[in-house]
Amino acid sequence: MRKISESTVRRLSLYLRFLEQFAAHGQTTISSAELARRGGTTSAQVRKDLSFFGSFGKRGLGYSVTELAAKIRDILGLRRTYRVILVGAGRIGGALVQYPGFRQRGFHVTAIYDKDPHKVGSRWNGLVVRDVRHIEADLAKEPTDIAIVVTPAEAAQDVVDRLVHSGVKAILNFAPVQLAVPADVVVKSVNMALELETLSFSLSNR
Amino acid sequence: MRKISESTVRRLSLYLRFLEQFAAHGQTTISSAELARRGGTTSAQVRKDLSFFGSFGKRGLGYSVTELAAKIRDILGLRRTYRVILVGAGRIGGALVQYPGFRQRGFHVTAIYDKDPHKVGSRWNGLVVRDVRHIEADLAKEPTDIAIVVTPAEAAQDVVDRLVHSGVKAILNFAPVQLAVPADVVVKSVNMALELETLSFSLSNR
DNA sequence: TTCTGTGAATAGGTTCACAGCT
DNA sequence: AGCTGTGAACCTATTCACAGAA
Repeated sequence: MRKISESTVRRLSLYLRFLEQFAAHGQTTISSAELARRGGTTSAQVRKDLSFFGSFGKRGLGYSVTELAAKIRDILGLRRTYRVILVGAGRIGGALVQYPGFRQRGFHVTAIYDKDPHKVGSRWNGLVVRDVRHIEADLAKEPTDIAIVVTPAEAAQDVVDRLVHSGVKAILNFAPVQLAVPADVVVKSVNMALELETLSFSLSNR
Repeated sequence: MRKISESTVRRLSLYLRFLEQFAAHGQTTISSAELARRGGTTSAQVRKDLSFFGSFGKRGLGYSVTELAAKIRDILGLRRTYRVILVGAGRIGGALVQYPGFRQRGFHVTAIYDKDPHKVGSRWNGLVVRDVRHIEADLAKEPTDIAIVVTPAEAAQDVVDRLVHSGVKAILNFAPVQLAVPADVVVKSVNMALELETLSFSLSNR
């Protein structure tokens, strides 16, 4: 497949949310202009984003809400569910396990790991926190698609090495470090402090 | 000032982190190549990013770690501290208040608000949760720089309207909605489910 | 010699504008 | 007539490559 830009993928995720809302309101068809308005972009952008994957609309009419939603789910790989494990049973980890947005979209947290013996064994949202030492053995039995890393910065690279070694191919990283992984593993890093810094930059440059 | 791209700002934040680490290790000078290696980019990119703001290095030598760090703090507006309020005393809110990365960088959470009477009055990390109704009056007395919105999707736009009306100029939004704000207010949205979807996209397109 | 700073070249992403279905 | 799909034009960001300072 032709290389798709990250921004296109992010916009597709947004469009999908809007389509779901339109569907919930019983709307059956939608124009690129309307999707654009909701997403803060242009109709040409919407059409271009979709055009990378095919042509899903009807000229003069627009798009079928449910068909386009199904198509985007397809594109984003959301036709299946994903097993997700969480490494790090801290505050952020706790918030993420409970986050309803994950399960709604088919991301199932199936295990939580921590290094701290005080946390190991406790129940978190129905899951027993396991010792990180079990990662390799557990994943050998039950492979996982995605790992969310919520450890302190110092521990993250080590954890990631073990995850990669156990066959994990996608990592969502909340630790404030740049992670090194092989080319076939994809990492997305989210850094809260960095987001605030883009705001402070905007505030001080006006 | 010439328009600076978001990606440049994000990279500057990263460079700053690395510089702080280098400083902590007692390293006094650093080359653009070394910064690039750490940040997963190229030395030309590092130099170009910096060049928008001035020339801070010495040819043949590199950059003074502490001087460059100071300069980037300056650029990002981190020479001062920021008052931050949090709206929504839920799981994610709780995680954020405790997040050490914020305070370390001068972002001080000074108040937490919630609509739920059961949460109002409870203590969160030393702060008493206040009723959202007090936002206007509180901000009139003590203006705030940044607001973090962690409400459910339905409540977010309403909260944001009140924040904007109370003079807040920067918003970090965790609610899964597109927010409408006047042109002089800057919004950064973070959406966890969307991040996972970029991963599922990568997983299903290889 | 080493490494920065920066114009020039290239690549990538967005917008324009219009032909072509419905 | 209305709205999509898409090459072409445009604009922005990244990379190249080299002159120039230490």
